[in-house]
Formats: sequence, structure tokens, C-alpha cells
Amino acid sequence: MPYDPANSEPRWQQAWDEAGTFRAVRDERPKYYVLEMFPYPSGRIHMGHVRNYTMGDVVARYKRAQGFSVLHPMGWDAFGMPAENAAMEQGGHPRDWTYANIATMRDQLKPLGLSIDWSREFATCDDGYVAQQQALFLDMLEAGLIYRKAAVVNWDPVDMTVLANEQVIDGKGWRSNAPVERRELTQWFFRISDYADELLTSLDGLDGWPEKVRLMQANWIGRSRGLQFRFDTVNVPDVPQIEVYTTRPDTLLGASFVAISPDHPLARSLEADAGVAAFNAAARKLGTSEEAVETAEKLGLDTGIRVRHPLDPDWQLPVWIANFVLMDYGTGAIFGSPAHDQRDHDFAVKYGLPIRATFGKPGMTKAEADALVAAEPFVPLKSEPVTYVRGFSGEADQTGEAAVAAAIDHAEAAGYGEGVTKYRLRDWGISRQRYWGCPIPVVHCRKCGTVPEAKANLPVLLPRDVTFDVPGNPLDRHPTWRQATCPRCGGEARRETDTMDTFVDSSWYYARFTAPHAQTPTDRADADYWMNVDQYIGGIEHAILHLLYSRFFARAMVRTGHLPEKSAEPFAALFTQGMVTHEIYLTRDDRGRPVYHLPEDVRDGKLADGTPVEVIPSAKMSKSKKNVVDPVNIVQSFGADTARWFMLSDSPPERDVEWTASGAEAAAKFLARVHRLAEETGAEDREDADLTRSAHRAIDEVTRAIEGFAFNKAVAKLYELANAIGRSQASGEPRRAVLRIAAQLLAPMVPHLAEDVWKLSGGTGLAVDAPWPIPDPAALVQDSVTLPIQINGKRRGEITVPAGMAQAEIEQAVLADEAVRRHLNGQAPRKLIVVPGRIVNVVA
RNA sequence: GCCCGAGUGGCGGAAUGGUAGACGCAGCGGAUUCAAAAUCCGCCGCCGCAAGGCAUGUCGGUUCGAGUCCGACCUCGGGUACCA
Repeated sequence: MPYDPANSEPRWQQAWDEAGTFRAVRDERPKYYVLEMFPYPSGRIHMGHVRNYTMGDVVARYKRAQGFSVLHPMGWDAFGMPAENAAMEQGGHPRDWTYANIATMRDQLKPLGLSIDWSREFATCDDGYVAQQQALFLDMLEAGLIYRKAAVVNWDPVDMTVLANEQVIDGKGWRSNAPVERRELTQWFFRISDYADELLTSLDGLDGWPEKVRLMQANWIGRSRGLQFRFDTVNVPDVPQIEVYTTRPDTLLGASFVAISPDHPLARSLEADAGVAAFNAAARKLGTSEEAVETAEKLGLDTGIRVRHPLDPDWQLPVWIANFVLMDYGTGAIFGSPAHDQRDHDFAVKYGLPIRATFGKPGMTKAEADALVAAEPFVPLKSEPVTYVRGFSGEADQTGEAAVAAAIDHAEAAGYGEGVTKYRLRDWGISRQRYWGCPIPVVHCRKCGTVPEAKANLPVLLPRDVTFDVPGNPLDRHPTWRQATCPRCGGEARRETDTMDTFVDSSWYYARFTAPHAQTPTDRADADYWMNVDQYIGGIEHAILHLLYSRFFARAMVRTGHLPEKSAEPFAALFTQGMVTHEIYLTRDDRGRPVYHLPEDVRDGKLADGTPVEVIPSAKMSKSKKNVVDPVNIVQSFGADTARWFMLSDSPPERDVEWTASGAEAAAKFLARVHRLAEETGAEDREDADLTRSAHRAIDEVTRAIEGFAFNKAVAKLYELANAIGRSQASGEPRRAVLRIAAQLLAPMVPHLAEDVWKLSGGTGLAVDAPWPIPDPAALVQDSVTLPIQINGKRRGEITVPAGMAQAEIEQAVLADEAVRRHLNGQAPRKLIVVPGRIVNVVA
């Protein structure tokens, strides 16, 4: 019987199903919790999903074979904007669209044969999940973790609606094309910044996380030590002082201007002036994203106001409004030190402000330092020693770090400022003026003010009868939904119409999976047993926001009693996988615009009519570029195992992988070859010690590759094992014994084929239940080693010696080597380096 | 702009500071076949007849020895707080 995945894959899936193989149960085994970031139900699964879930499945099946009780769940990150956009574009209801997508994607996912406990599946828009998330919200509110304050949003003045940053394109609304304004709204916030220091210092303990993610989070939290002080204004009685925060107080004598945010109270108070009003209005049209603000042209406006320098009351500095100073950071005001900051330097040059060096390279005079910074700022590392030419505290020769500390000491002693620690991390605004999200369970009572909904009244569910034919929040204009009863006084109240940021939904789903049907957010016994997630797998794009919010949320859940102490860090290990890419094929129309073509319409770089196509390699798959490969087609034509095998081959998991038709065919060919090998084992029993040794080396190497998340290397080792089996003369039971090892090693990656091979080679029961093999140590020892010989660092020969040969003996053998004698030409070597078991280098 | 990554044959990639190119794809040659597909075997970084030389994005440094460590730069990708 040839390899026939279309027939065998569903059969094995049914066998696992009937045996309840993947149901996660609490028992006496040690537990292992594998979680892949759950998908947004966008419509269809794509190759990125296949790759992500296959990787998780390898880990889950491998750990299961090692005797762990494995929890490997799946769910849906189901609230979010695309459902509302679909309703606006095609009509229909976001709820129907979402659940239909979930049904489609579940049907597409199941044939992949993932070892998922489907009984735990949920969507974040399910009434049960909404109910428990609202209960969590109320507990967090009571614990003082939530508050309201004013914050700015992108406002589309034509559509009269709030826009997400991605809906703002070049400062304009994506539908209306109207210039976006910043508008202040009162919004709900989580006090994540209360945990800034803990979230930062705890990163050190996350050994199972990639260093790059910890670094990104640390930079995001951005702890800084600096000086907070005040400039006294000159003749502005309403605003006697401007509060400033700086991380470089050592450059205070190099200050040449003060810059305030267009949203600074002083800037606002000056808007009676038409010039200021126009400048501020233009600045507010940049939208709210940091990227837009920071990449926009740096512009300033001199207010005419002057402030006194704190170290010299006779020295006055101009106050400018600058479009790059954000009200959200620090105090919304800075002083510019052009000599030692690129942005300030650009600003000073543009507006003709003075550039005075505070320090120069070691030993420089004041004149030399000023010359140094005239054209370019001098910005050395803070740890480098420099010479202060306009210092006022500490030594003249010191590092920036020492100078900053000395400047803070000076300010505190003299009483004009104080050293403070600040964080870049801001509180988490969760209010969304949108329909398709979890309602915030609060009412506004005329008498009692803002009152939390009573837990007995949960869940607060979204009304079904809404339409999306006009922009804006349907909850706001619903005829009855907003009418509520105040839980405190029983009087008339108005329901909160903001819904929660969808990052809230994904900040605790991992905890909910431990008890998805509980009538409380979590079940204590289940959480105690299953938490924490032992291996979390997902895209690097979530390195900061999702993972930081989840780390905060876990702490909030510990504080409100929903998770045990040990769960403050919910993800013990994290792996970030790369994207699946595909070439883009395009031709040009008569006006030079690109016309994209589907991969199946392109053969040998040409269309069917012979037109050659341009090829863009390694591009992120996107529908509009027509370079999407649908996993369903791949599974139908080659089988799930081929899709899985290819997604694990070649590229290391953390890097992008390019989908190619030839790669998929190669994967299919290999799997068919393995199947053939299992069918042709021969009747007569014949041993092959070399093959057995190869099999045990493969156990060792594949095990280590899986442990190290190097699935591409595990694949390479399995190719080698298959090649060894193909070459070997072993037959009968000895050959089948090796094939059973191969089946076990293949099982986490291509589980269906592994079952075929297991059965063909005489395995008992299911391969999925076979314990992970352990290599025979005797098969792993090497009795001789080949050492390359370098002469002056260049490889000139090699020598094979018994393993463990004494160094002196190796040296003798090397000196006797012909190539060495030829190069040494009778001279004694200057140096002879023997790295045991590795290499020999002769320095002539 | 700022933060974080990545860059190695025609292609995907391998390589605790120690033989650069494991394994696979493509290509080339052969076997099998009436023929083809499939399968099996062999070759395969570049230049060179060879000896040898050149090669891990670019330039410089540390080292007996650098793809790996350090510095500067280039290109591409992720994030940038309301995409998920």
C-alpha cells in the first residue's frame, strides 16, 4: 500500500479522538502547559498559523511522550475592529461574521492533526468569557487598579468617530480623508505604571525568554534617573514656573532654550494669539502615534516668554512650543541642550539658537569643545570619560554618569531641584468607543456618580440589534441599552458605552484555559495544577504590548485572588517564531502600475501566455499582493504531515520561512520514501551494528534539537537517519527495530505518518502512546577523532588519533605530519596549540 | 526619529571563538525504462589546467585562530502604546 495521507490521516485522528488521547487531565504525572498565541478569527487560517501551531504541537507531543500530563488548548481572540469593518462594508453583524469565521477556521485546523484538547475551546466574545472578564474588572476596580482620566484620541471630524492609529494615514482619516484632530475624552485606565519597577526587575528572572524580548520590554518600561526642577518665568504671573524633567542635568549650563508641548497648559493659555493657536492646531493634526510625532518635521514657535536659568538668574532662556514634545512624557516640557543631543542640535540650527558645549573630548578646552559641537552634536556614551568645560558640579574630568549624579546632588543641596526616578511606561488606557468588545461593567448615576455594576447583574452583554450603516459607536445611539438601574441607589443610571481594549481579552486567556467552564474567572485547584504556561509560542510582533499587559494582568489576578502567587510571571518560557513568506509575482499595466498574479498562474517565471513576471522574494503573505498559499489546498493535495514537515524544515523557527512549491513537493517525497522504507523490511533477520548506532545517535540529536527549538536540525537528522536506513543491509526485526525508533522520533512532527510506520514495523498500540526513546550510551562513544591541522590559522591537513590521546603524543604526531614538515621547513614551530578533540594550530 | 532583530553557495540553511557550507531544494552526469514519470547512485561555493588564491552585507579592530567577539556603517524586517 503506497503512502496515502488522504486516507490514513483522518483514520489516525479518529483513533486519537476515540482514545481521548489529548484530553488534559489532572493526575499524578507532572504537568506541562504548552500554549500558542490564539488566533484572531479573520476568516481563514494561513500558513503562519500552521507553522505556529505545528511548533507547539511538536513540543506538546514530545512532552507527552516524555510522560507529562500535557495541557494544549485552543481558542479565539474574537473581539476587534475587523468584525465591525466587515459589518460596515458587507452588512451583517460582527457577531455572525466572527462565529462563522471561527467555524470555518476550526474546520481548517482540525485536519492538521494537532494534539489539542478541543473540549477547552472558547472565544473571547462568548458570553461566559465576557462575564468572567467583567468580574475581573470589578475586582480590579475594587483593588484600586483602575481609574478614569482624560486622554487624547484621534478624532475624525467628518465621520465624527474615534480612529485607531492604523486608520490614520498621513494624518488623515482612512475613510473620510479628513485631517485628524486630537481630542480629549475621559477614559478608563489600568494602573500598570504602579508595577513599572516590578515588571522591569522581574525580567531578570525570565530565563526562558529570549534576551531580545527582555531588552525590548526593559527599554519600553524605560526607567530613568534624572533631575526635576523649575524655571521661573519672567513677567508671566499666571504661570510663574515651568516644571522640567531631564536625564542630563549635567548639561544645564549648555541649555539654550526651553521647549514645551503644544498641549502644555502654558501653550494652551497662549492660544488667544492667532499664531500660537495655528501652530498648536497644526501640531495636533499629527495624530496620537509616537511614530507620527517623532518622524514629522521638527517645528517650533517662539512664545516670546523668557525664563531664568536656575544657576544664573540674570541668564534668560526663550520658551518655544515644539511639536515633538509630548505632554504624556515627563512634565511636557524640556530644556534643549543642542551640543549633546541630535534633535536639539537640529532644532537650534534651524532656529538660530546658541550651541554651547558642556563637555568635550578628554583634555579639550572650552573653545575646542565649542568647535567640536558646532556642526554635529557630541553624544558619547554616558560611561565614557569626558572633560567638562561648562561644569558646575563634580570633577572637570568625569563620566556622564558621574556628572549626572553630581548635578542632582548639587540641585538638591542648593534646593532648586530634586533627583527623581521616572518611567517611560504609561498607564494602560483600555476605553474604546466601539461596539465589538467587552462592555465595561459600570453605570453612571446622576446621584451616585460612576458606580460599578453589581456582580449579580453580570454579564453586561452587548445588544444584538445594532447597525453599522452610520459611523460612530452603535452603543451610544442604541435606544434602550444605555438605560440602567444604579446598583447603589436603585435610581436611573446610564450604562458606560466604552468597551474594553481587546488586549484585555488576551491578557488572561491563558489562565482561563485551566478551567474554561468555571463560574468564576479561574478555579483555584486547576490554576494551582496547570499554571504557569511552561512554553508559550507566538510572533515577535507581540514582544512588548501583549506580553507586558499579560505580565501585569497576572499580577493583578494574583492580587485579586484569581491566581496563585507563583503566577505573577505567567509564562515560564517564550519562543518567538518568524513569519511565513512567499514570492510576489507581478507584471505592469500600460501605466506602470503593478498587477499581481497568483503563484499557481506562474510557471518558470512566466505567465501562461509567456509574459515574464517580476519576482519579489520573501514577502509577507498578503491577499492584496496575491502571494497567499492556502493551507487547505496544501493539506488536500499533499496531506497535513507534508504541510507540517515543510513548516519545520529548512528555516530555523525564529526566522522567517519562505513557502516554495518545490519545498512542499520535496517534503511530500520524503514522507513517501519513509513510508516505503517501512513497507520493505525483508523477512530474514540481519543485524547492522552501524545502523543501530546511527539510530541511537539520531535519538540523541533529535532530542537535543527539539529541546533547543531547532526543529530544522531535527528534520536534518531524520533525513540522515532515513538515508542510513536506505543504505543499510539490515533486514527483518533488526531493521524494524530501527524503523520503530524512526517512527517515535518522527511522531511529534508528522504524527500520522509516524503511526503508519509504527504499525508497519510491528509497534504495539499507538505510536502516540509510546514513551520517548532513550539512546544507548554505548552507541554514542567515539573511539577515534579526526583533528584538522592548521598552519598559521590555515587548514593544511588532518590527523586521525584515538580518542583521549595524550596531548604530548598528539603534538609528536602533528610534527611528524608531512604537510607540517613541509611548511616548517626544518624550523621548530614558534607555538603549537592543541585544542583537545577539536583542532591543532601550528604557528610557524 | 527611537528601541529590538536579521544579513553565509543559484536557493532555504549548518557551524560550544577551532575543518565554513551538515541536511534539503535547484542544477549536472549515470542506472532503471520501448519511452516517460517515479525511484536509485554520483557530482555540485567562486576563480584557476594546476599549485594555489578568494569567499559568511561593507570597512576597521581583538585573537595562534573570527560567520561567531568589539567599533563604525549599509540593507531588510518587527515594535512604536486604538491592527491583532
